[in-house]
Amino acid sequence: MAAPWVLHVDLDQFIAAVEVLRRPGLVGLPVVVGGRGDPTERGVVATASYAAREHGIRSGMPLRTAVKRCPDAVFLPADNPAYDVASAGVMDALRALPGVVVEVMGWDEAFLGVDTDDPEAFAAHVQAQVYAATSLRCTVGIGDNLLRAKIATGFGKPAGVFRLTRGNWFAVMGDRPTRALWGVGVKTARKLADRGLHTVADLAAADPAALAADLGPARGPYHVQLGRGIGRERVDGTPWVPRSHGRETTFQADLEDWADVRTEVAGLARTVAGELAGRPARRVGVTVRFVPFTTRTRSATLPAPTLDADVLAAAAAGVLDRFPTRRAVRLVGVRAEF
DNA sequence: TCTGGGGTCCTAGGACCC
DNA sequence: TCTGGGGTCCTAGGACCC
Repeated sequence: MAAPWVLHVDLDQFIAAVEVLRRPGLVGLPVVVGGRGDPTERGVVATASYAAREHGIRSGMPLRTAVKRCPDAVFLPADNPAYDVASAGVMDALRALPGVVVEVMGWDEAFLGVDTDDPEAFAAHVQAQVYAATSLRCTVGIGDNLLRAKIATGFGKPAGVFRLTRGNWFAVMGDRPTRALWGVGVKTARKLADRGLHTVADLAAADPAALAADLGPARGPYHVQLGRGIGRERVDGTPWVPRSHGRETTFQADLEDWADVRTEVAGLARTVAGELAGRPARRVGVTVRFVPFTTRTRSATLPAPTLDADVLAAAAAGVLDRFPTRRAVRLVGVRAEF
């Protein structure tokens, strides 16, 4: 009788791989995708090819830093519609697999729920089918829950397969820093370290009630579970219902004049209104990033849910008026909540 | 290293009501 | 006059992820 497994499928250097597919001359070269493709502009790296990573280029790094590390890299603008198409091809290939439940996690990753006696063989089949359909390589993590499958993927990169279960959790993860866990970022890792909790094994042995005082009533105990490798076991294939939709813009030159900030917010609100896709906005939020990098948000519940661009723009303008400062601005954003 | 853009969920305090 | 406890909504911010 086949056992239930969770597989985490993660495309290798997805965005760079999509770009290389349509420009075969770039195979093996350092390729950096991000922003408008101009490394003298404000922008960050979305994905770097493995050749670019050898020069120390990483996702999230400013393009201006990336070009210093590798002046010869090929810089390309992000082409989101192309990645949407490529991603849809991958997800279709996954859904075509027999007997699987697919939970999409983003452009380049998904969880699969499958009953099988040989998860490694199934993983190899997944890789072959994805490659046949899209010419893209992926890594597959195998786990007895989503958390372990997700973390397993990191050990299988690139193009490999790795299995992580309750059986080998502490052997593989116990001595690693808490930061290695999916859901522990720099801030939380620092807080945990302040409590003397440095490794995954430390966290697993911590007192949930004590951590609740530090991290919050839900987060504290949840993080102890993370340390133990415990997480959701059932892959959920129900279609995702978006909670919000927004747009934001970083300006190449800071906006000094508040009238320009107003104009930009109104324009973004209209753009967002045009992308509501029939889901009325119940709340609207405005983000302002002041120079040098201080970010503030304000939001308001609308008198009535709306799809109307004029109404949303007026509401966003009203929210913007509540910002107390009028310093130079480097980014504004507008978000609608449903 | 002068730090994008798209999201999600949690937390905490205050308002307000019963 | 002084005072309770619970529930829910709103809002700002924090943290994290891809």
